Order: sequence, then C-alpha cells, then structure tokens
Amino acid sequence: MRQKTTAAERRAGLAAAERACSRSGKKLTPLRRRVLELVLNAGKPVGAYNLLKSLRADGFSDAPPTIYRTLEFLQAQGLVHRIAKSNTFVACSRPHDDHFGLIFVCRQCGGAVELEEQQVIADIGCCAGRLGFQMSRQVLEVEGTCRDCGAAL
Amino acid sequence: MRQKTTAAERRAGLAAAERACSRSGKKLTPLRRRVLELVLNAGKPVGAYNLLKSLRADGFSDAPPTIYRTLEFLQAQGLVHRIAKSNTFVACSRPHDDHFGLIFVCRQCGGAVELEEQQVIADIGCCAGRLGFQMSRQVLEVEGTCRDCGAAL
DNA sequence: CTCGTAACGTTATACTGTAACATCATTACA
DNA sequence: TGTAATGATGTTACAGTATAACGTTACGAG
Ligand SMILES: [Zn+2]
Ligand SMILES: [Zn+2]
Ligand SMILES: [Zn+2]
Ligand SMILES: [Zn+2]
Repeated sequence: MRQKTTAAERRAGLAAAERACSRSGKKLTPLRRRVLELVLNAGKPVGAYNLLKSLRADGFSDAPPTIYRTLEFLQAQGLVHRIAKSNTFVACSRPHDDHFGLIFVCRQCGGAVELEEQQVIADIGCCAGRLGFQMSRQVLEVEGTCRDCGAAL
Repeated sequence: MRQKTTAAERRAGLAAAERACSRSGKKLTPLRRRVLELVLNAGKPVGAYNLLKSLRADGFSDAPPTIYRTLEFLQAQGLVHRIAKSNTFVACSRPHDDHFGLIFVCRQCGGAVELEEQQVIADIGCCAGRLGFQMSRQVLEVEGTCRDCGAAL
C-alpha cells in the first residue's frame, strides 16, 4: 500500500481546507492548518499523541485537548477521518464532497486507501431502510492485508 | 431498537459456544461461560469495565486482563463482536457460521442490530480484489439512529 | 509422577480521550 | 471608544480503555 503523499496531494488538501472553511464561515487558523499538514504529510493513519509531539516542536500547546479539538474541527469539515479500529486519523482522499466512504486499512503496514463505492452505499442504505435506521455520514473500515504486505509474506 | 434478549436467544448463544469450543478444542470454562452470559443478557453493546464489575460480584478477579482476555477468546470463537466506535462488545447474532457482517448501532439508545448481507459483502470483496487487499473476517459498523429513537424525536 | 501447557490471578503501567475553567483575540454594536 | 459576545487556544486535572509482565493454579499426556 502506497504511503507517500505527493506535494500535489498536500496542496490539494490544504486548498480543500480553505474552501471548506470559507464555505462554512470557520477559520483555518495556523494550528488547524498545521495539524492538517501533519496528517497530510503522514500519508497514512496517525495517532493523536504522535501529532501532539509534532505540535510541540512548532511551539503549540502539547496538551491533549489541543489535538483532539483540532481533529474534531477537521473531521467536521470533512477533511480528516477517524479510524476507530486503530484510534488513528487520516486525511480524506476526496475532501471536496460529502461522502459515505469505504476505507481499507492494512494491519501490517498501517497504510489506508479510501474509496467511494456507490454500490456499497446503496446496499447498506437499503438495509438501513428496512430497519428504519437513519445512517450518519461516515466511512466504513475494512481491515486486512494490503497487496504489498501480502506479497512480502 | 429492541434491546431485550429472550431466554431462547441466551440458550442458543450458550449452545453455540459449546459447539464452537468443542470444534476448536478449547474449553468453555466457568469464567468464559459467565462472560458470554453477561454479554448475552445485556442484549446490547456493553463496555469491558461494566462486565468487569459484574464479574466481581461472581467472585472472579476484577482486574482488567481478566475481561480483556476472556473477550478476546470469545471473539476468536466468533461468539462476540467488538464495536470499535464505542469500545463495546456485543454477542454475535449468528454465531453458527463464519460471517462478514454489518452492524447498525444507534447513537441514542446504544442498541445494535447485526445483519449478514451477501450483496454488501460481495461488493466490498470486489473492491478489495481490485486493490489486491485481503480482508479479514469482521463486522462493519454503521452508526446512526434507530427507528424507535428516530420516532421519539 | 512430573512435565508442559492452558487458564487465571495480580501488579503496574501505557495509551486514549474529556471535563472544566482560564486566557486571549476578534467581531459587533451601543 | 468602551464593552459585550463569541470563538479559539491554553492549562490542569482526571476519566476511560487496554496491555505488559510475571506469578500461580489446574489438568491432561506421557
Ligand atoms: Zn473521505
Ligand atoms: Zn500493508
Ligand atoms: Zn456476528
Ligand atoms: Zn435507538
């Protein structure tokens, strides 16, 4: 699973952040911008306390609420997703639209790939409908082994 | 979302546990049996430390490793699922077969319904195939509001 | 019997996340 | 310009979740 983030992807992520914030009337402050950069640069899911360590080097507060609040903001803007199975955070690969995505996370290398799969969404929506269940916007997590790690065995 | 577990469901869960253990050559010890009972009786996702409190009343050790080890065992037997989004555990609704399930969890009442949806599994398997990704057996979590809680708004 | 393994107990600690309140900056408006 | 409201961040303290490491007990195989 590819884990590098290209410079173009990082620029696109930050541009999406500017758009998302101006649309919602929120501010992309230096702290928020920096955290998003860190998540983009990681190129794979990264833990909150790891991000916190980087923030210290940049002169921001390194107390837990700093990073959790900021990540919450970025999630609300649809710029970052939380991966519950590993308590990590990853940059959204399609931050330009509201989506219901599917994220494949490799147990070996920690890499992640996000897809938007209309068919899956439709099928799950159908099940939800039968249950009278109202889904919230989210990404589903699929765990396993990526191609590279599988080949390396 | 219905949260009661019927006596029949509890019996079925324990019977499935007997079968799963005899098939895998493991033992369904009093502790394991008791934890499974507790999860079945809860009828909805329940936290590890809640289970631990109940164990104390039964004379078992109430140190964290007790419950985490036991839950890990029950998960390996396919009798219990872990819901990552809420750090809780719930009894499997179809413990008789290996499955790739879909679990709908209500944010309001905490209830959960587990489905096995062949179409969803097939679609996700297809995506995984394109990525060269080998999925592990699991359940996907869908968060939202159940019918009852939605109606109560 | 005794040896090896599985199961369980025990202690300590690591990791993850939030409550509550203080401080500072920005905006809005009298 | 004062001042009040709001949003963002800082700070302290703590709650909740999970595992490492090691000791002890139970029990069947040889
Ligand atoms: Zn996304
Ligand atoms: Zn991998
Ligand atoms: Zn199940
Ligand atoms: Zn509900």
